[in-house]
Amino acid sequence: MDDMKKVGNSSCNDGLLLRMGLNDNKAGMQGLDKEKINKIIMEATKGSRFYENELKKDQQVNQRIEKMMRLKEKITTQQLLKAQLQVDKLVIELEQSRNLSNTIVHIDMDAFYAAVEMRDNPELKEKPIAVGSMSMLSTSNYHARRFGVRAAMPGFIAKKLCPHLTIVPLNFEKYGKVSKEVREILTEYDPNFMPMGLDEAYLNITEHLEERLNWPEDKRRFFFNTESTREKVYRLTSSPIHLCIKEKDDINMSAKCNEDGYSSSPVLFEENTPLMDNHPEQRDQSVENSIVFGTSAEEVVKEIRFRIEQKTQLTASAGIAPNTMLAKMCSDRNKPNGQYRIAPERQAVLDFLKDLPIRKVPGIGKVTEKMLKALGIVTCSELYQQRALLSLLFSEASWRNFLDISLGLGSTHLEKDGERKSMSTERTFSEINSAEDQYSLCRELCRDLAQELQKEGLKGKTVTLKLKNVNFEVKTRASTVLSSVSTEDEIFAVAKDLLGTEIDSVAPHPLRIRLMGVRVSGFLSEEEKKYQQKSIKSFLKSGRENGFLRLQPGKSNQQYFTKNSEASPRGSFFDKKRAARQLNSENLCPNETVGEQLFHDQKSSANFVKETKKVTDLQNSNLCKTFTCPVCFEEQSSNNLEELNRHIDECLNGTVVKDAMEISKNDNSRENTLSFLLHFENENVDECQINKTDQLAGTDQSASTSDDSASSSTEKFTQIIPDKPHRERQPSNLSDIARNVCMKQCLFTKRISQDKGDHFEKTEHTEKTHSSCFFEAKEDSILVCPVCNLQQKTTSLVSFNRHVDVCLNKGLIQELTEKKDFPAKTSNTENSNRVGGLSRGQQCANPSQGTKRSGLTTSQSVSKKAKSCNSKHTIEMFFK
DNA sequence: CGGATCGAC
DNA sequence: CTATGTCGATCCG
Repeated sequence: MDDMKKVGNSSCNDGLLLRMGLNDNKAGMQGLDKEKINKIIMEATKGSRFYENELKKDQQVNQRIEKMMRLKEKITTQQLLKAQLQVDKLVIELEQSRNLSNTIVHIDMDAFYAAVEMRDNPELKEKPIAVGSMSMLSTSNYHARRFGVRAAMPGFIAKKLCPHLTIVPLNFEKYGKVSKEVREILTEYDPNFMPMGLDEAYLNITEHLEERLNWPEDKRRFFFNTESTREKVYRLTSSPIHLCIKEKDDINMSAKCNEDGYSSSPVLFEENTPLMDNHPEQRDQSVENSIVFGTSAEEVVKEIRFRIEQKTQLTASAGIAPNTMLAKMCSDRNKPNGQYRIAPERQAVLDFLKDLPIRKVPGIGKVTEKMLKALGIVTCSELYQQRALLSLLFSEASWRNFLDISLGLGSTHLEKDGERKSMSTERTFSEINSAEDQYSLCRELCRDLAQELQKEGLKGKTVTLKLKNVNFEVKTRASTVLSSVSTEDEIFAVAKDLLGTEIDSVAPHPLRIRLMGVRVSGFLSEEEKKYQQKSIKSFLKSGRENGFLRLQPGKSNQQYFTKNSEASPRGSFFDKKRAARQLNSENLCPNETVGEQLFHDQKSSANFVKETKKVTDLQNSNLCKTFTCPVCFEEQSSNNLEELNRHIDECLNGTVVKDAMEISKNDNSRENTLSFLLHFENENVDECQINKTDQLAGTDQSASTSDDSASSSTEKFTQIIPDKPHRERQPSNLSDIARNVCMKQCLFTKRISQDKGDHFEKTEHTEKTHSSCFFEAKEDSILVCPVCNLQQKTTSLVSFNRHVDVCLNKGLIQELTEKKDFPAKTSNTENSNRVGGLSRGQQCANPSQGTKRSGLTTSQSVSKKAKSCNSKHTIEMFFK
């Protein structure tokens, strides 16, 4: 979509349009100048709750700026010089990695929704219109824009700016259809093109251009199709306009001169429009009614735009450049109905950027613009000049992004959309303040959301409630549960507690809200889904529906209370929550303290360098290539994950089912776990006692069930202790098994940390939805089984693990998965760290010009790499 | 992990 | 009267 939303800044072309509004002599169509626009907006806005909130937000931004300026004051010349050196090293690397070999196109439909509405209702053609409602506009046509009417503006204010404004309601079905028509064209030029919403798309036409070189003219010939268009074309082609084709700016200007901006496109015609002289049929028609496009990128894009217009009667603007960021900015250059190209040369790129306001850059919004402006940075060249300072003031992700921008680097390939990360629904309404209504609304939202989730077969573990009060203040409250939710009831069970907390928090006043939203995130990844299917469902069908459970070392017993208290009354929810929180914070896990050094080392400054090195080391080592099955303990030749999983599945099928049935036959850990559990049995949430009796509670111990919320925590915990010999029990339900494992693991880690801490390093790893813990033996360790406490003869970790395995009631469900060396959250570096950590940061390989859309931060990319590099013998206890 | 914020369409 | 809805990313605590 056009940059209509970039309101109120110097870059908009109101002035231009105003100067050129020659064609329209109707009264009231002249538009307004910027001053008037601002005045009217201010009058309509001033004093409103909305405005007050805007002021507040503005102040917050100002505070951020002040904070930044204070930080800037403290920077010494020394530091700055050092940073300069570091950054410039990186600049050299980035420069070397510059890739100009791709031809990326950005297509942007002009004022899309408005254009569609005008096309379908000729009465609107000459009028200023906007699409949306009295409370919010999605877009406006170019008439309306001259009055300051823009997207993201409420309709009632637009009406004040432009009393004649016609507001057309949204009709997404229609836009979707048109969008589909356009996409059908685009896909011919790049089957992997990337749509961005209904009206924009990126294409990589590099391959098309190569093929096209060999195409005969006929393949590049297109016909005008409609009667009306043909007339227009005749008119245009016989006018002098199409003769001045070479001066594209003039052409585009004349396009803009046309009030509606939807004239047929004179820019499409080359002065030497080739004709099909020797075509047998309809020769005379061909002369006037067809056009052949050349083989250059410009020609291709003209062809695309021509075809779009012929097919939909709508115009598009386009940008051509060596990467997506530049292409996007190019498409903005000559809109509406124009195109622009940056030649694939370094200098052309830099020239383009030279005086470009940073606000034009995708990703730089109002706030970033203001912050940078405070540093005297307005254009891209200034952005480059201040690179050293920026590296000291902003996060690594930010300043590296700034650097990419100022060098004109961007993604040179179009990445496939990753999997969806969240799904949400929200609604704005006139004030609702009764709790009853709020709950029923909440349920409604959950119902809608559940429906959508089920369409895509998704289940998520985190539910987020969003509230906006009548003062426009937004709050979000999230809760992560241990088993995924997807149904209305499941989601509502979580959301209603969150809502309850908020209602209580303002009691006895009513919660006065104007918006409520519910979001589900934390979906199972594809791999997890596969795992769940293959490894568990296949051989543990006896588990109750949803009886899966996983250990979450980082989670505390809080989970037991909050997550299982869905049906509990409000008051007690609160108490439990508070109690659990304290429990959580005070009951620090001994393992965490043991592993802390290592863990934090990895996380702290300069981690990027270390991790990158580690990754490459691992990649180069042979360790990557061997893999031992955790079930049969045989070395596997393949390190293809799929194959390995298949193998493990087979092994598991053969052995583990049996083992699982024999859980805790000789359970000598019971003694230790009993005292711990008793507290829970009595629901006696006494932190001190728990702390004393089991320091593990906060960490390796965590479980959930999807049992009916009716069953109390007490019941759940009592299940953990087998009250009968296992033989007599029901065919184990998975929850029971896992609880046992849970206990065992507590014991395991506890002893390690208490007695044999030297021999093990425990690394805790959390990657979004996925937690695990694994143990490594240091070389020359004496291995003592943490269960039977006996020293083991072997030094082989594999054998040792086997023993522990047996001790731990044999088997259970273990999976040796790829080792994940790095915690996912590695990126949080303090300012001070950032400055210090810079010392070697720049030596890392530039993670290349990956698509920004991939959304991976540098460190995430690293851990992704690490993930694919399967190495050392580690065991990950991994339960679902 | 949870919460707030930014930015895009 | 009347200031959206949905998503991903990032930063901070």
